[in-house]
Amino acid sequence: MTIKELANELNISTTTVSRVLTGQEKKYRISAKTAQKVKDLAKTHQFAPNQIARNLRLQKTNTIGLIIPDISNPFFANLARTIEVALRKRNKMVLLCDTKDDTAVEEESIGLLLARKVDGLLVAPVGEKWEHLEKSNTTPIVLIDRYFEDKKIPYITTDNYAGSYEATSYLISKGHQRIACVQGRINTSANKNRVEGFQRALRDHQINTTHTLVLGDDYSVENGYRSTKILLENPELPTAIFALNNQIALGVMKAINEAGLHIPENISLLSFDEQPYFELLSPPLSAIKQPMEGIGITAVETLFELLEGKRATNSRLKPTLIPRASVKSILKP
Amino acid sequence: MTIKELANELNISTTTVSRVLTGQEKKYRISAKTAQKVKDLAKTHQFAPNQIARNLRLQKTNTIGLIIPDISNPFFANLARTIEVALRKRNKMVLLCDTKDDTAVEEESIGLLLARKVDGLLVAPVGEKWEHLEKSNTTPIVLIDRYFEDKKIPYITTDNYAGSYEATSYLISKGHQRIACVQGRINTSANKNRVEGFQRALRDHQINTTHTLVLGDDYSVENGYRSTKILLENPELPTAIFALNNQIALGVMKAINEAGLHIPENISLLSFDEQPYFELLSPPLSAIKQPMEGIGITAVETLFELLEGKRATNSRLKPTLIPRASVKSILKP
DNA sequence: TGTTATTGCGCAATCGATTGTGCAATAGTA
DNA sequence: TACTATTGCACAATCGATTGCGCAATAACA
Repeated sequence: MTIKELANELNISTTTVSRVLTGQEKKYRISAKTAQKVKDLAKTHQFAPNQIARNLRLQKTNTIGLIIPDISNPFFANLARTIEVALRKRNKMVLLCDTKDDTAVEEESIGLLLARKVDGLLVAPVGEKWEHLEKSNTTPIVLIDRYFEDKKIPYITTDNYAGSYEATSYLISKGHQRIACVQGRINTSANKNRVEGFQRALRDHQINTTHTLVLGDDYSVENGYRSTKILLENPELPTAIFALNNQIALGVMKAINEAGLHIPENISLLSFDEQPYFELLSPPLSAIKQPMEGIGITAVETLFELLEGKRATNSRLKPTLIPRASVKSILKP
Repeated sequence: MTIKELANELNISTTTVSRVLTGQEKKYRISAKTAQKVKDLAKTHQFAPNQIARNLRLQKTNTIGLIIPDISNPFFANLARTIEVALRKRNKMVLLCDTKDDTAVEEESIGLLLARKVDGLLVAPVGEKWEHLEKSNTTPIVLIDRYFEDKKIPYITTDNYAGSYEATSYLISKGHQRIACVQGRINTSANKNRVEGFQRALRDHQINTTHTLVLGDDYSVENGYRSTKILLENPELPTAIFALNNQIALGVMKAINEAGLHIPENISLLSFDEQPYFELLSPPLSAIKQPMEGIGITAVETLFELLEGKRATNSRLKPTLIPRASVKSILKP
């Protein structure tokens, strides 16, 4: 069904049909009678105008590309949901791409989305390259979770540095000095900032960093597991481990359990990136909670400012610490 | 940049440019020399043809609509990932809709996606209405996770009945007779089948079902929590609880913990829908593991069969039981 | 009645790519 | 040389909706 067929059935022109259906009857002085006829017929046929034709003519698709490294990571799944809901309110739909944390896939995805003429892009980049992100001269883009230093691509992220600093200070306040940090993807801004916050807190508290390893290279359970195995081979165990995301934390727990050690008796554990089940783990897992709703909503708002031709402002939203039993005080009384 | 501009720059027609760029040079006898010129210029301009125009002309969008009740539920997030990857391999992109388990949103989403002329639909329906799903006369549709009895809309799902039967039989084999079942959304096929499996297993083992409550009404943490609170008010506690999805299970655990009770000493717990962190919970949570990759991949394959004009076959994939410490044997020695 | 204003709607171009058909120019053959 | 076959490419219509402009028909007014 097309407006042409509707028009034929009513013996009027497609022009008139189009104008009625787009609510421009007043502007173009379509008589109330004609307008009603059109609306009625459209309703009985359950007619919806072909958006492809519309998009072509209007040079606008009402579609946003959402690029995410791993939608099965609950952090991104939550983010995706917030974003989808926020965009739906504004009459935009979401074209979803999962890059599997692979820069090549990300690059390809950008190309595909631009060819489809999305109105804007929301990207949680893998983090290693940015050139392809600047291909979108005319298409506004907002980065989420990760960003690029010295590049002027706007971004919305957790204040990873602050969160990490707070987490580390908390561990130190509980008497921990030999703290190991299992990091995520190394060249990622989020990871860099978390590591910086970690190291800065150590220095600010005059901790000798000889024993404070940073190891790992990936936001995965496997990395948490593998890295912890390495840590546990060392005769001198760390008293606490700081896992830089929720998946790493799971791997760390698994490795500790398998080694027959206990959290927090043998090793304390704290994770960046709170999840609902953390309080039910054995033991309940202390975490830094990211303001996920805030990130999603702010990202959408920022994108819309760009779409309206305004300037975008970057945001770093503050996370909060949720202390739980997985961190034990080892202060001597 | 358009093929027209490319054509002008080379002083040839858009026809020729189009034919070269779509790889039809041979078919239409474009000389190797001309073809090369076109390819070179396209490369230097990083030209990619406008897909909107292409879609309109070809009456095909290479886009699949994916409708999901809750992308923040890890079950669906995982499914979405599998599906995205499988579709990408076949040169399709994904338009994502999160219905928030709301039939009205689902209905709206179907309309939006059809107006955008998606080539096909993959839908995990809320489950209460199906009429809107049949609007897609010409657009093939495959249901995932949930389906409609007596309707001929093809579906791919876990064999929920079998999984539930196995889970319940396992509990019974451990001596449990007073088993409570906290269910999800009542009118959902998945839920119905799980409850049927549960009740059938009880009957087959001649369990007096007077004490085997089925309560709850929603796939949410809150429902698990609330329903368990109700259960715990009763002086005669169940010896085991069967939670019908991962979110419900979390709520159940939380309520049990808050009541000062212990799993499995006071109550055993088993969950439908395994998650990676289940083995790290306190205690490790027994679960029925759904074949998620299988569901996603089969759904995509089935959709493609429909796209190729073939008949679709429904699938019910077998889940597996993963026994863990959360279920205790209460058999008298 | 003659003139101007207003009402109601349609013509045809446009968005960018694809494609059936056809027409020169060149090559091949007798 | 005359005629046919082949090569190489372009014309123009098409997909479905939108919109600037214009033209009748009717209304309003003098």
